[in-house]
Amino acid sequence: MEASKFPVGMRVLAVDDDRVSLKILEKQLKHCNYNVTTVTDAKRALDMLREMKNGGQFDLVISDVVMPNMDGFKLLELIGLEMDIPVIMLSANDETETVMKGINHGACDYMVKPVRLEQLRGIWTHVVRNSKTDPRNRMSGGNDDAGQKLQSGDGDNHEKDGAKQTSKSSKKKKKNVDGAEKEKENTSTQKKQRVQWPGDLHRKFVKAVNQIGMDRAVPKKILEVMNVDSLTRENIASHLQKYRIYLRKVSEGKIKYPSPFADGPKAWGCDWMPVNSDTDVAESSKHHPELATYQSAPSFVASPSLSNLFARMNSPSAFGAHTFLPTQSVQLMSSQRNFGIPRENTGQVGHGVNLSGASQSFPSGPCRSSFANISNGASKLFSHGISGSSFANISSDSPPLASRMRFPSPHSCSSYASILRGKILGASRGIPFEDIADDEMLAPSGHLPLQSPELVNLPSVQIQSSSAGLFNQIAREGEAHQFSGPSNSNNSWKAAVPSRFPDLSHSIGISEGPSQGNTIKINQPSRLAAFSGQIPTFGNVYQNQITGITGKTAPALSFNEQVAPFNIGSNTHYTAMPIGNSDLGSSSSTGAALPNFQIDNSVMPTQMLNGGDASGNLPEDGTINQQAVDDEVINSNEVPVGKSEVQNGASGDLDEFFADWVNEQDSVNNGDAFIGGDWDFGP
DNA sequence: ACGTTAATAT
DNA sequence: TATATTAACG
Repeated sequence: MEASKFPVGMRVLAVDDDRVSLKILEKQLKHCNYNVTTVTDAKRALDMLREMKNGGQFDLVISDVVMPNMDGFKLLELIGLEMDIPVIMLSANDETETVMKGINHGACDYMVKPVRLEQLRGIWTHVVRNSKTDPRNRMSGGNDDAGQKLQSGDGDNHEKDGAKQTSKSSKKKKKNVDGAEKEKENTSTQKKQRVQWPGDLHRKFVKAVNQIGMDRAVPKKILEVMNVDSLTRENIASHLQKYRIYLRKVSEGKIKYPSPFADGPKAWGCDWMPVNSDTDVAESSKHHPELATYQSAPSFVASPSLSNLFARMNSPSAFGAHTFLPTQSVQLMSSQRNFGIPRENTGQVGHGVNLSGASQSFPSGPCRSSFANISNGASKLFSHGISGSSFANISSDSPPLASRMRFPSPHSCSSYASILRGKILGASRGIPFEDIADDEMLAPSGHLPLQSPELVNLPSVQIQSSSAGLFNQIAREGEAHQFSGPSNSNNSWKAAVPSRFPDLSHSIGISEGPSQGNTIKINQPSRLAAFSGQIPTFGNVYQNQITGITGKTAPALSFNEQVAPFNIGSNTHYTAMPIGNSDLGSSSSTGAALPNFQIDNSVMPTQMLNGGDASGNLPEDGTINQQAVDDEVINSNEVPVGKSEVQNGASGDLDEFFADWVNEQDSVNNGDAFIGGDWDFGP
């Protein structure tokens, strides 16, 4: 294609499974003096586009919507994702909804069959319009465009557009009189790949910056030190810019502390530690031999994996994106209201690692290397609750590094577990984590089931509404007190608990609160909950433990929570980018397979027990022998599920699940709780 | 050419 | 909104 004759010879890829339509389209396009290539299969089309990506072989794609294998929308989506080629959708369907779908998916035009020649004459404007060098791209919003394009084929406008284009962009033109064509191709068919900065890459970056010294760290130098050839100086510069802003925010106190929840999966690599001193470990492991692992496996103590767990659970892709899905039950009984909530005078915190009898500390804050090269002032933010420094490479007048930190009160660290729980529950209702404010985690009625009742053929969840407020309070308070203390007993959180949370002093399982709900324990009253014992299992120990969490009978009360399936998958596959601290994490890498802690909803429907068919539908009449269900579970997994008591050794809250899970990993992986590499929630 | 910052895009 | 890319400037 010669630039001077544009749009003559513009290369168009026409996609339609109907050969006749395609032939007609081809003729029409050729009549417009375009250079036409035809394909009948969208996948083939995509392949061609990918092949040609670098050469910039096509200027525009016209695709039919209805096609076997891959429909036009999917093709459109993939093209939009990978390259920067304008796509025109073509369909016999002229319903506004379909048209809008096309436009919303990024089609630059939508043509209804049969297409008239005049319509095709103007399509070249999309190529011009699409050019990034075109200044108009920045001047006009996309909305009016869409409306305008719905009725395409208006020659006058296009003439004007073309004229404008040539008169503008003076600087570029001057530089590129001859190279104009090449540049145009590049911009129209080749999207610059966006560089991701997953945790390990970022840490590599930080490491490099530290090595060089923050004040002398400039992009080029960092690039050298990092020695990652896929990165450009510009990428580094960009990241450096972001990093500086981040550090500045921290030093100004605008970011209180790095939290996987606050920062999401892309957090700056923050790790969490379960113990604070060797003495504590030694002492506590007398009572809890399982904790010896923590002594001998410092890689766990500062393992990235646990924080990954938290961080990744925050990923919308892990949870939030899945709405209309079959549900399984999550039943909270009254004891579970003690999620991570310290109870007065027991010295026990509801975390999985229970160091009873010893002075305790729990994972609740950033450990070393969470920050690098941070300014002195920032450390003051952390003067509470951390004995050492959380900062690597901190400047001279800062306290020395400590690999462990101390939390003054054994009661100071409930927040993550409780928040995590709340978010899991919320997210499994289809609400992405980030959309769940901590104080509305278990909102009683605001956004109840997203699923339609028809789709919900599994037990529902029942949470005593009166406890929702308590959850909320705790979440809020827990977060606020994350780093509180040490302080005197009068104003410590511990001291504040009784008045704040009067319920907390109650014992597990005892009726409490305003209603008698807790004392009435029946299986779900709803017809939707006819199969209360029915918990899908997958022959997987983790899954069994999850059922321990989820399979309890709840007090019958006034509202239901329906929760999407929560499947802890096996280690067959994982998609992951390490987020953990590479220094600590990789040192223990053995190359062994990692557990894949994965939310895999797709497995659910086919794996249902007894009475579910392959698509997950339960029988219409809906009575299932509970004993049979139990037996089946017992037979296949040797684990009873679906009963109202504690199951499978996991006593039923998430913390204990985590702890058990860790222990399981210990034995599986030869004493190394978390091996290097990574794991992830999917899909 | 490089570093930086601001604007812009995703 | 967050984060990446690109333009622009010293």
